[in-house]
Amino acid sequence: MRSSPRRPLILRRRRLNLPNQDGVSGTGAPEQRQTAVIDKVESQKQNTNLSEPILSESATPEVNRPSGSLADPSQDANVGTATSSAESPTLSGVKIMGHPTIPDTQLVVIPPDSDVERIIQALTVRGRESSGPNKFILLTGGSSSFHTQVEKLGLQSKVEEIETVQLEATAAAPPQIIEEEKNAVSKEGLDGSLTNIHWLGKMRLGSGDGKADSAEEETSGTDSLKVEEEHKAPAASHLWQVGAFERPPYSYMALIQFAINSTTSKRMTLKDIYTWIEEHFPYFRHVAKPGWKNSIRHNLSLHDMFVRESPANNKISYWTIHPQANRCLTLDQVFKQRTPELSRSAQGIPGNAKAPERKMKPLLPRIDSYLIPVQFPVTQPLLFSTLETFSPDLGVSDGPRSCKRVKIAPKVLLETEATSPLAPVKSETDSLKSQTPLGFPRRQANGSRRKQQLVTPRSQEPELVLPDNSASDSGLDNDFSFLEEAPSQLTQDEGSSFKTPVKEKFMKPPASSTPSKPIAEASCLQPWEAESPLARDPLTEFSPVRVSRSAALTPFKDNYGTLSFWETPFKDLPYFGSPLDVMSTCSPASPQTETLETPTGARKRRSCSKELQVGGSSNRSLLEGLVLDTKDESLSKILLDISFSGMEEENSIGTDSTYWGQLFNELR
Amino acid sequence: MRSSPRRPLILRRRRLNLPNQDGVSGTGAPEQRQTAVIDKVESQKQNTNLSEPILSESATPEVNRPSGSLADPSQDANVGTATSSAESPTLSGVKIMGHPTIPDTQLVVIPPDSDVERIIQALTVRGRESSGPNKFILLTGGSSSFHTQVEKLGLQSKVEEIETVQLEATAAAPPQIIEEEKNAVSKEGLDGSLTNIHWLGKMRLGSGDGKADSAEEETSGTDSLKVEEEHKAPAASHLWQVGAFERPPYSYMALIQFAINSTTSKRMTLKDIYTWIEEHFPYFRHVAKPGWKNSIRHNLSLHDMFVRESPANNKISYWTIHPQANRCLTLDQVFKQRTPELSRSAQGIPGNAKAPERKMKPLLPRIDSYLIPVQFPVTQPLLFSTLETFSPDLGVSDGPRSCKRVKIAPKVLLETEATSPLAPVKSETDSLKSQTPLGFPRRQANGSRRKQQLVTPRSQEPELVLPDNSASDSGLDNDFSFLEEAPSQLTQDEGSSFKTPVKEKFMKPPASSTPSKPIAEASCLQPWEAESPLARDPLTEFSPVRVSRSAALTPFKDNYGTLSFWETPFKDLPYFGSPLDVMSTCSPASPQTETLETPTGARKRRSCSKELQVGGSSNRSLLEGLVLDTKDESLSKILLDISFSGMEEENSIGTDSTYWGQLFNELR
DNA sequence: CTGATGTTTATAAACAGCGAC
DNA sequence: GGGTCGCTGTTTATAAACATC
Ligand SMILES: [Mg+2]
Ligand SMILES: [Mg+2]
Repeated sequence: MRSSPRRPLILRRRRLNLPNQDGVSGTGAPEQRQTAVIDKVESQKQNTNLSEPILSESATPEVNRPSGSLADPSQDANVGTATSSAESPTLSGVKIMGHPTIPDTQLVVIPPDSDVERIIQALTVRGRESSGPNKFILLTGGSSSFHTQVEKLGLQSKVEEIETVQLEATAAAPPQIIEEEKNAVSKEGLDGSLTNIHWLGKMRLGSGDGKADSAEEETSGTDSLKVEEEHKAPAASHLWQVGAFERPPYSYMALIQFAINSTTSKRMTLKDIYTWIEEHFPYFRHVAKPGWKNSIRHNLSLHDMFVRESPANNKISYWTIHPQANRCLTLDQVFKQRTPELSRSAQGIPGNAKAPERKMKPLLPRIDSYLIPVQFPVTQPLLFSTLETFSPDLGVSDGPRSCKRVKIAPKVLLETEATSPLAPVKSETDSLKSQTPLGFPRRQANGSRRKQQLVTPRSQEPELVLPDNSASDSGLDNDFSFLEEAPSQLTQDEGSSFKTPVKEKFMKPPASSTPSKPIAEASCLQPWEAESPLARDPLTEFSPVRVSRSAALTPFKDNYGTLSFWETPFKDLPYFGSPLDVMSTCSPASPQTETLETPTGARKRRSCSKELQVGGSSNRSLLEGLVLDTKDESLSKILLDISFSGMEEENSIGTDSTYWGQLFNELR
Repeated sequence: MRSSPRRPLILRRRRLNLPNQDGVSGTGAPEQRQTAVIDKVESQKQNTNLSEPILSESATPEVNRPSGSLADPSQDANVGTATSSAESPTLSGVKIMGHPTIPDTQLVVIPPDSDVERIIQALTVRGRESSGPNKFILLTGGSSSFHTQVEKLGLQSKVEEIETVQLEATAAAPPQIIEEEKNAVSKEGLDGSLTNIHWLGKMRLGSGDGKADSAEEETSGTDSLKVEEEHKAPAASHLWQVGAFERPPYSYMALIQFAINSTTSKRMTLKDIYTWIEEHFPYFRHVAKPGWKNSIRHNLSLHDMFVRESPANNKISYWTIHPQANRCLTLDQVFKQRTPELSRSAQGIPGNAKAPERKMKPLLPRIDSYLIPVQFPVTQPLLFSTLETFSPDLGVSDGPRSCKRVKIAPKVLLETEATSPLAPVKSETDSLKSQTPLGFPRRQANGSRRKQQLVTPRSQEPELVLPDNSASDSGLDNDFSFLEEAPSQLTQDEGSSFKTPVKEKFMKPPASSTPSKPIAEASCLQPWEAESPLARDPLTEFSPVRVSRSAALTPFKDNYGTLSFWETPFKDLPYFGSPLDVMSTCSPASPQTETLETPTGARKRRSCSKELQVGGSSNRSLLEGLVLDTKDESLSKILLDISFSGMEEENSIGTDSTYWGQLFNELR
């Protein structure tokens, strides 16, 4: 089962389902299980030295407001109800305020030491009993104790036991047992936390050393194995840590960014990329098939964010990250040193406390569709220009450049019948978007799949649809569809003992159009497959998905909150490399135009992308949080994009703003 | 051997080597083998109604000229030597003129009925004996007889025999024999023609019917096989033709374009794409694994040229081709009806003349690096803006937009020591590009790999490097490196009988970083693999590469010239879908700006891309041709981009221009 | 709850160019 | 000096995981 491609499965995107739906349908097991996925405040701190508000507070608030098309009166009331500490005793100390733009949604700031599980319960009850807000965005300050506490909450009930089983029995525990565990518990709602459990602590579970040695000797053959280990230890402090031979939970794209961004020149040759990755992730040196280098090259070529350049007179060529796409992913951002409280949180683990364990925060997937704007009405428009606001130093004119107004967050269509409140102006076709005459308006949101914004048909509107400023979008509105209700789709599949009853995919030619793994029927083991013992660890063989479906091992033990950096392939800015570019060239304009795409102009100094700098600017912060939707009883992890410009002046904003300003400062 | 991914191998990109190097080194076998790859005049005829020259002839000729930095005096003489019918008897009727910009290069227009092989020989001799031009671009008018003749030339000498062997013995001929054939002949230079031999005539070679039947019955199992065949025959005129069950030589990307462009609305749902492809290529319905639909979806998502859109109130979503990337690939453009002269050209084939045989022109790969500009000094600049010149109707300002000067043709560094003659102005770093102090200036061209333009380091030049008009490039100059000499790297590998001596890749873990097929050692045959007999045809199993290396079956029999349309994934224009776009939005500019990226603005009417329209415009033509390089004795297939604006006025241009104008008109 | 649709990532592979032997 | 081989780079194919509807 190792021969097939195996995605790193960085972090699952699927929304988490609320476990305690007892109050609604009385499914028994009251209050039993709470899927509390903890999230980590992001709030990048780069370029914090520039502290002035880039945008004045004179921005038009109307742009940010949903133009009052709400049918729900509680929505508008939301905005003013802030700082109302919840009346529920469990909600004491919790700050709640309405989301400035999203209807039926409240922002819930949780104190660092509160009981997140109970808070979720209380919010769920509250959301059900009232016709008002039914979505709650949970977030907290930067204190990590909160996050670990939340994690513990999710783990304490049952998963911790499974974890113990895993820890002590390693491969001895048959998958059936684990499957029972999962089915007995909640068989859902946890797998969001289970994503990256395998990464780490595998070596320490007793199956480590012997296998590691054999892997070393066989995979790399006879060459330079032990020699390499010694003479190269630049950042090799974690080389001998536990879990170092596990496959890292990062994609090749992320690994390449780690490598390139580790240099000061922000460029690296292919060979150096190989070496860097091998040094920092011994998995690739010792257990991965040699094809991993092919994958590295493939990623370099495929993603436009990686740009090859050659210094002047050629010869060597360096790989760089396109500056507009560089999120400055670095390894130290995802390496998590085990702080005292963190190790305290991992108390269920009989861990040998030997040395700094190799903790890595799994990366969120590219979060463009998870990014939820929290835009206070005094600041810049909801949709801001990265270039203008945060990189005026580029010296690019970029005036009428790719000035497409793009949504920060994916589309949301509230189940309330009201016309989409987030499509304010200029939507002549949208405004009369009376639902399709079929059936009920239940959830006709167009797909919130991530990449494509789903262009409107535009064959009807003959004139400019995206005038870049007036209409926030042209029928494509903010997409929060992932916040909507989702029927819990992972029911118990207790019929089959070993794996989910995936039809019969054994002897028939594969019927589904997307192929699925045959669950590894010892299929024609290749030589290199037989010789990487780590890879053949039965615990490792499970893909997280399959684990979450059948065997619920790997609880949430070492999920120290996930670090969220964008990793984008950077495929949209006009740049070299396209056959189209080869054909199309701009007219002889003045030599001074020097648009953004000019490599020299765009990266006078290699730095991280503007969005990252945004995170460090004074009026904006990115932090992860949870969205609790009491309608569908789902709990989703999101990334919040909080912008706020009223802090410095302390003016014009109400108590909410003041409070949020404090929180904002706290988060930074 | 079927389980591994198998690329369609549309057409090989590698340059063809000149076979008759007898004159140089006297390798025996004089004049024995001529790899004459025929090329087909393209000259798209869309929008031919607009006949006025869009650009006036007032363009500055200096821009197009290499600024006279040539060290070779024969180069400048080239420009004036046109219409000089060659003195050689074999070159009678051949028009020869110097390339207007490329040094040491002559354009050779061959009459329709000339002997291409002899012309190549004569040109080779001429190129060797003189210090003058050593590169010859061969092209001809639109008459297809010429092309087929050239094809025949390539086949007549020896490949035709091999073809005969293949035809009569089918799979009986052991590969050794064919290998000997190839080795005895020229063991190189042919494989360029062999690329798509497998596609077609497989059924008619005697191994057809039985296998086809079994394939039908087994792959599709019991379902609806014969039923489907009858009730759906919309464009099914070629359904029962020979070769209809072979895998088409087109990539998924091309197939999707065929499908979408077949509709008048230029959009199609996924299911319709499936259906269209299945109907027009029964291979997918009957022999392909069901995973092919997964691949279709993958391609739709991966390539930015495919854009999903939903009409107004959602529900169904259509897939469209981004108008700027749509080359209007259609199936009828690649379907080749067997014309009388064409069938005459295929005389060597004992073909049953039954019905219209399923002839398909293999597509050239994306030809951005094959595009050779032939720019006459009176017309528009060498590098033109697609948007400006050919789509003023877009109404886009695009003034300082992505005005990066992009090379049309890849870089060429002539082996003459002179400073690169194609980097005329404004190259402060280039002008003193004294060769790297190592050794000789032999071929220090930076890699002409296709996609990336290899950004200059720009850390040294602090100021605008690509001023968009003055310097044609900044260190990256036109890349004709594929025209340079290439050591014939396919020598005889007669050591091993069956396959090239690829080290020992059998039991060791794969050593190379790019994996290679183990030549199909009956590896764990999957059920669906065993049941597609067509796919298991030994002739089909050979990838062209392996064929060209070891067994030289599949000669040039039915290569009716290749159709060259661009197929580009369209990855560079700013557009929806990127995480970057999600974050970055332009400032509140005027609603009128409506940049090019606006979907509605860009595609008021769905049509083909501008480049295609260019082909139909009066002053420009695309046609395939050959490049004969007598230095390295290579013969490469290229795509010429001939622009010419002096025709209507008949002014200012010398006899060359007049002649070329005639030719140009002839080509259109 | 399943299947169709869509998005990403992984992996294999073919192949081109080039430089080192 | 030519041939071979390995490294680098580009594309395409295929499998797969997973999300949404
Ligand atoms: Mg790239
Ligand atoms: Mg697409």
